[in-house]
Amino acid sequence: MSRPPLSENQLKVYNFLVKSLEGGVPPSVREICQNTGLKSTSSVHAILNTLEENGYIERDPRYSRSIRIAGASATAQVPLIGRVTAGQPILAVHEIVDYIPYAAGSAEGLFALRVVGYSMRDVGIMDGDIVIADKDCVAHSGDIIIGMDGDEATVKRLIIKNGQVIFMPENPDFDPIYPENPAVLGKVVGCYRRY
Amino acid sequence: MSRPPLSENQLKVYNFLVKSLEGGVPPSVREICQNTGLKSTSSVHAILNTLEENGYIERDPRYSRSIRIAGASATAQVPLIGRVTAGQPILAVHEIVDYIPYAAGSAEGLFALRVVGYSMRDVGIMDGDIVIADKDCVAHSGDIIIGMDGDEATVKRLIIKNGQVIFMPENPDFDPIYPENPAVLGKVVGCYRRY
DNA sequence: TAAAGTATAGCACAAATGTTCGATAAAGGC
DNA sequence: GCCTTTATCGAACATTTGTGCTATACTTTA
Repeated sequence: MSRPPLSENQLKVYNFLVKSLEGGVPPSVREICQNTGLKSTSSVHAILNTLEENGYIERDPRYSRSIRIAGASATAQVPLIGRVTAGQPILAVHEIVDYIPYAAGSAEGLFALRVVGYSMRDVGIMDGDIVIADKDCVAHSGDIIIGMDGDEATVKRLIIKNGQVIFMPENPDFDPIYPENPAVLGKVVGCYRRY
Repeated sequence: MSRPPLSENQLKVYNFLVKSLEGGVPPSVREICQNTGLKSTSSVHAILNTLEENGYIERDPRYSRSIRIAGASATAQVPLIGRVTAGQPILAVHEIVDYIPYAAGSAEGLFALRVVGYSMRDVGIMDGDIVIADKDCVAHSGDIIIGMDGDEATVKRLIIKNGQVIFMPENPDFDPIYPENPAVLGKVVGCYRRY
């Protein structure tokens, strides 16, 4: 993406937009005026047009305050589930510990779990990581999934071989699991770690 | 957090708000009308007041469209830098390729880079992962950092031993780097992966 | 220096938006 | 039944907001 560089005032406006949108509410033209030192709404208006033409922002002329940073992906808040109870629906509201931001159009069907242990070390899923999974996504052999092993949720690679379901770890120190009643809670679509 | 349950229309409005805010722009009262079947702006207005009193949403009376979902963690949009040029400031706007959602109050000083190669495999940072770094954070020996090796940005563990700076990989297949002019762009604070 | 182009300011206006007021309908208690 | 409470509607109003117009200051070019 090669976009023309920004002038001083264009950059001021752009930076204020980024800061404002973090708060959740896009600013109005006059708020931009106050926060950038520009004294005329038409100045801001001209700058916004330039920013839009050059692909820095996106607007919807039908609505007011409808400014978005171009390329900024829509962010869904994915619920982090504290404890997975066998037999209970995953997305029980009272088990939601926190929300994890995730770049997706909608959080529908998505949930997050904290990983315990190093059984998936070799694909870069470490102890303490948070995995994001889609419960509505059909899992195929080879996908990384969240499965139920007894009454414990576990992250493994799903292998289906001759009709036999295997939860395969990605770490030679761990043994494959041959679940008796295999249940797949969701397909892992993302992994998230904080230092 | 024990909040009173929602009536049918209150839930309709709340669900539409959640859906709208994922798109980035809070809706106006009249947009809520159209999408919930409510026929009067004052009906919506009353429902919004109730939702706010009961702690479901937050509003700023000074601005229009300033509705936010209460409790949704503040999400910063961290710029993903396409190419790091030696000597240039990191956060040059025209090098921003994308934005990564990250749970933080502000994206100030934060930037994201795509990882190339497996030199940090053993700490779970894989090829294609996106690391999030803080350029204003003071890095100590032992931290994972983004350093400049010649004119290439690289993710490594920072080791300072007897005054000698070492960029240490976390993979026995790679050799430590002893940079001549060590430069640390930022301390890695997060890692993000999509499948 | 003069001309041309660009950025900004100042103002005006129509549309969008939040809010208020009174009227009507529905629900519940006596 | 009647009264009270609540929810919704319809319309009106003041403010906010986006946009267009012209004028002025500044920069660039010849």
